[in-house]
Amino acid sequence: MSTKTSGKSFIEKARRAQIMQTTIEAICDLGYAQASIGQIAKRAGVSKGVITYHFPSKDELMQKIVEELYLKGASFMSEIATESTAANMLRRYIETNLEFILAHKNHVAAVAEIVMNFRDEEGRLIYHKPADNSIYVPIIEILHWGQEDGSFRPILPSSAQVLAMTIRSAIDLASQQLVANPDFNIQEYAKELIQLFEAATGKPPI
Amino acid sequence: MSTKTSGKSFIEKARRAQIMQTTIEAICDLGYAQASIGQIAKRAGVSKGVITYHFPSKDELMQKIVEELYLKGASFMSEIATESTAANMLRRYIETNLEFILAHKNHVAAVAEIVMNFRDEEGRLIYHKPADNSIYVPIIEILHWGQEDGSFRPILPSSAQVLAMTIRSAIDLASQQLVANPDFNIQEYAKELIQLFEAATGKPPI
Amino acid sequence: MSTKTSGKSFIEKARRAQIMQTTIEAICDLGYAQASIGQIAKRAGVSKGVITYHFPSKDELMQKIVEELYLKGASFMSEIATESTAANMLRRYIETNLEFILAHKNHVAAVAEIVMNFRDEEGRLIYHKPADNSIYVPIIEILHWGQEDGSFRPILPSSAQVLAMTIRSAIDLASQQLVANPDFNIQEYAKELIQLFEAATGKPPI
Amino acid sequence: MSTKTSGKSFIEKARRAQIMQTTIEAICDLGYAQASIGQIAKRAGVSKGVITYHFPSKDELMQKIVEELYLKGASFMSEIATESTAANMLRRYIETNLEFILAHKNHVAAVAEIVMNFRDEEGRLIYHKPADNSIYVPIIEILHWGQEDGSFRPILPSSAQVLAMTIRSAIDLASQQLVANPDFNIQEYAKELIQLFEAATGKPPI
DNA sequence: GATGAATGAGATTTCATTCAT
DNA sequence: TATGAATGAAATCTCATTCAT
Repeated sequence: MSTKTSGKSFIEKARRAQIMQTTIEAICDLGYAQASIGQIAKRAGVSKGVITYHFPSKDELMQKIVEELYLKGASFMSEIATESTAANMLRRYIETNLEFILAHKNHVAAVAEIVMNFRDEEGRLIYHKPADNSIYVPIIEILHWGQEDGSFRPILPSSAQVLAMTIRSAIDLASQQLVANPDFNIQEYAKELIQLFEAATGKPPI
Repeated sequence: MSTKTSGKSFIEKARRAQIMQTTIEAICDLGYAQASIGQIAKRAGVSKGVITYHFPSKDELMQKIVEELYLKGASFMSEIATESTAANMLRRYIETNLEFILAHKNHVAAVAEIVMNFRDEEGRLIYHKPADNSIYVPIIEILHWGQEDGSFRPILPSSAQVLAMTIRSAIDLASQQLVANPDFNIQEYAKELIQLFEAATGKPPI
Repeated sequence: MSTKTSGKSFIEKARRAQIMQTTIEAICDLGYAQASIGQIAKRAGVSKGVITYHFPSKDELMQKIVEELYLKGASFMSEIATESTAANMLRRYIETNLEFILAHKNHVAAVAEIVMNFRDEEGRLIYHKPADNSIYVPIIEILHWGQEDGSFRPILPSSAQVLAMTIRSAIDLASQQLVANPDFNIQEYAKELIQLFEAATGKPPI
Repeated sequence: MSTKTSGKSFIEKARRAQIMQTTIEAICDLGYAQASIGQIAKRAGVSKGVITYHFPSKDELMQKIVEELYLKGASFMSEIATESTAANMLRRYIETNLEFILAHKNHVAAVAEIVMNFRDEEGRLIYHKPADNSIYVPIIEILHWGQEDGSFRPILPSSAQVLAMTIRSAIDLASQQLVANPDFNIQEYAKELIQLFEAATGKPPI
């Protein structure tokens, strides 16, 4: 019994993982709209029914892909909270984020596609909460800390918000470049980005 | 004669403009995928045939929307080339771009949707040229000029590339914010962005 | 008044003739199904409305094309009834028919297309009367006459019917060959056909 | 296992066969143009999707119908090559062809419709190779053989070509008659045709 | 667990036809 | 007379989903 159950469970998990991986690749290659169940099934070498069997609906498949990246991201990001100064912390934040993007480049790109295209019946974006500032909060906290520990030049709260947005969009750009341009050197990009935002936040030398 | 011609031309142009405008709004509201000919026709209060009559195919309709924004953009941007220093030039570049985004916020947002989703039969993005650096060239030129006129701190070519990418992505972010968040204050955003990149490019005072 | 009327009449006739001619060419090039009003209008360099104006419906346009060929055919064929013997008559019949096909090759081919494809709402062929033997009657009469004047070998009525069908289908084949194959030599074909059916009908020499 | 496989295969094959048969009948009743997927589905008592499921495109469905008739024809025709003289051979050729037409009368008629109407986007007939003489080759060979074995009167090569065309078009006519006219007696027609072409090819008795 | 088969909604597109000008 | 504009029906095709086996 238990063997059977865990056997099923294993197969189940393996199949789900395989389907999700294939879906991610299909989205990267074809975009969200053309990554149909049929395409995914063909690429996975299984019948369409398998997809529906493991994921009651296409929406749920997409949601799981987003969810899984968030889980990966959460554990990856938990490493960051260990630097001694805000300046080091910002550098670490940029580095870690770009490492994560590199480590999961297709998954990240696929989730970006999903987030930008997944809508409900009335056309509203499911994953887009315009008032949601939570993505920027960690950066803003670093910038705030830098005011206290003297790492950074004076930065007003309104400036901190825009700076956070700029940092985040520069990081997200790396994902797009990575999938679109095989020559893109993300390590170099990371180094330059760190320098750039050190210059942007740094105290002018006296 | 000329009245007839211009009259015909006028109706034709007016309808095309109306359809394009409705399409732009439909894309903003519903996203690229759900902005179907049927939806557009319903919103425009006409039959589906009208759309096909004025735009032989959906692809052509989309292309015209992209094209028109480029034309608008070209004339808008031609104003920029008049500043005395690279530092002023960069400020002007950011300001003008954000003004343009504000002035054509739906059009800009719709084109972003199209560019990210318009693919050929094999799934390749039509408007996405990964090796295309042309969008960054104007900024890189400003940064280069700033080396010559002494406006900016020393910036290596590799750094200039990344800086240009960062500036551009920060500008493009404004468009997303604008459509998603009615409270977004783009003037404030512009001011902050200018300050930020002045700090990032500025010579440290001695 | 009368000038005006005859002027209109003339223009009217000219336009109708032009439209019919263009339609005939469109059918030859594209086939019946793809010879749409739009295609015809484009080829004629006029608007679709012109077609509908002169021909209330597409069906009527097609009917007129068929009708006109019948009129042409009737006058062309009236020449035949002048030979002295049935054997000469048969030769004349074949010659004249093939001359007619050559003289109006596109029109004949277009009408063949129409006749084979023009159907009513229930799908019944309009121009196809299965029990209609009238196309074979003239040939049968020649064969019958040949019995009387001793031109031909003895041919039973049932044989005459099949012989007539064979002659007619060989003649009609020429039209298909003519439009499909630019190298087809219809004069040569006529000569051979005449020889062939002389052999088929001829009295064996004693 | 094997049951499962052959079972699946069987359903698939049965459905495809059913759809092809229904399509053949629809084409005979309604003609090529009006034999739409919708009509076929309605006649088969299934949804339109079923057709597309088993035949990815309408073109492919049509091609399969043509192909299948060629396969049937190839095996049917292989029987012919067994007569002792060219004269007997010609008789056999006519008989066998007309038997085949009778045995597959709707299929033959449908393929004739398809061949005459199936065009690519530019309007060119797909199945029409004007220079293709291969349909006439078997007959020409028989006629040539008849020169050697003395079965036939002297027939020049150019005459043989036209004779072959005439024989073939007389045979093909039977198919049209058969579907259009329920009273058409093809056995009688065969007998007459054989007599006719014996007269046309026969050596005059001395 | 897995598959093939089927469905029905919806998308794009073509087209004959109508109508105001 | 002629035209452009508009309509609505129908055609092909795609696709997520359901279901029996």
